[in-house]
Amino acid sequence: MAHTQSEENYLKAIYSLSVDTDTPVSTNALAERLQTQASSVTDMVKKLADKKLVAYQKYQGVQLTEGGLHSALKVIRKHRLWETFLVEKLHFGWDEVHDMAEQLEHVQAPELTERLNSFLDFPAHDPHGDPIPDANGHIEPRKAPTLDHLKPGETAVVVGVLDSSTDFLKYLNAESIGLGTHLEVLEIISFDRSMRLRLDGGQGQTVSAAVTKNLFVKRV
Amino acid sequence: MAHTQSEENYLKAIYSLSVDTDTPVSTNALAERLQTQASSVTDMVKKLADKKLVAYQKYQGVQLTEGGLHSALKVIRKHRLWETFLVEKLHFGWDEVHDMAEQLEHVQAPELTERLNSFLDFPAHDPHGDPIPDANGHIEPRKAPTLDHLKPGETAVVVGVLDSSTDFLKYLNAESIGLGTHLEVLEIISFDRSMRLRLDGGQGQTVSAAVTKNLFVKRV
DNA sequence: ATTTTTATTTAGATTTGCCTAAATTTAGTT
DNA sequence: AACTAAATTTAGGCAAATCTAAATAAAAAT
Repeated sequence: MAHTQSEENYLKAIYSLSVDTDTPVSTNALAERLQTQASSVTDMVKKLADKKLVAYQKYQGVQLTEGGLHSALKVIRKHRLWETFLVEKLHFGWDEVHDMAEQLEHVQAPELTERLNSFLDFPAHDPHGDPIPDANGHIEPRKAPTLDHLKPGETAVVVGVLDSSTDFLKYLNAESIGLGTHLEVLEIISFDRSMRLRLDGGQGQTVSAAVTKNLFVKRV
Repeated sequence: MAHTQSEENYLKAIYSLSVDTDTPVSTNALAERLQTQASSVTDMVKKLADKKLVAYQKYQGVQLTEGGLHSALKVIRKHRLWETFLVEKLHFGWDEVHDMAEQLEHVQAPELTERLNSFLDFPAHDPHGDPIPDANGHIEPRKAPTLDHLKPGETAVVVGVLDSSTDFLKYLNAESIGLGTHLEVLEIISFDRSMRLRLDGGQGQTVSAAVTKNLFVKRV
């Protein structure tokens, strides 16, 4: 029933690479994500297939089974709860918590997870706006659009980030953009799809399309 | 500089088996403590010796070097801080936290340890009364006597347990004995060194010598 | 001072997770 | 349709941490 840390990392990676598209994940995509060799991926994927955690056909990529999905969501739940703990209780920045949560998520103690959840007051989202699966592995689908879908004149609040790499988060910190930041779309530059924004009622500033495509917003 | 979880477990075990006596730890004692085979211990001990974490002479047992001691105390610090977190913040019982802390102690993130320490208000002792080493690996030597050193008529407060096995802690729970419990020695039965005690001003009750030898107390 | 028992080490295997290099399959291109 | 390029798998190996069984050293007992 319990999986190794490595198995858990593969399950998580397969989940995040397929959650949007629902198509099989390629060996190379997994290797790239996990910073390992394709041959290592093949080995592990076979092992996961033996355990019925993934459906795997040679050369055809890999998909989570129901059991594998459930296991992946349990790890993701722990990861996001720990991130919430680190930010809310220990006052780390949202750009500092990923690697620590990556370790903490592998702790095997279901009661700990539930107590942590209660200690944190049953958070629905982690510090990056990602939904936290419940104890049964149910996860709220994300319905918020990304900023690039807004039109000039629309106003919205930042509710999440698609890319939660340290680099992007640090950039957002520097631009004073975070969850809850209020913004108004002033103009879209058609040449490169960059956007001029007014943030929290302040001065206008421009962000690239790479930014607008990675910010989830809620229209207000 | 960083060690594997297995290495850390060996260092901790060597520490706890030698802290009182300051004599070399035998291969069999380590095997017994770590629930493994003596041959596995020999292998690992050689590896630790190569890394200069222990002094090892074939057939002569093993002792921590200065570096090994420092590493061991860093792990013990984390273990005891996490136990404190689990009891103080998540309201686990002192008999429930060992296995969870055993996992959490291996998380590598010095800043996390320090933030946790601050979040917990810089505790000096863990939930079993064990002193928590500081960030430099300095640990306050335990000076409290065990209960079996008291004479009839003396009164004291429980400040720690020598044996912190789940079984012993559960027994103490059942007898309503915990850190801070006030007691008076009514009588020592010379036959088996068991003791009749008055606890927190209540009725008298008897505890065996196995108990009195495993409770640290402070005379009041 | 031998002998026996116990403790410890060595030798050889196993499992997990990874690697490199070579082979094979699929996909893309002429 | 054949061929090249890219992706994937296989084959063989390695390091960590463990094991069992056999050999050796130390300690205890006669």
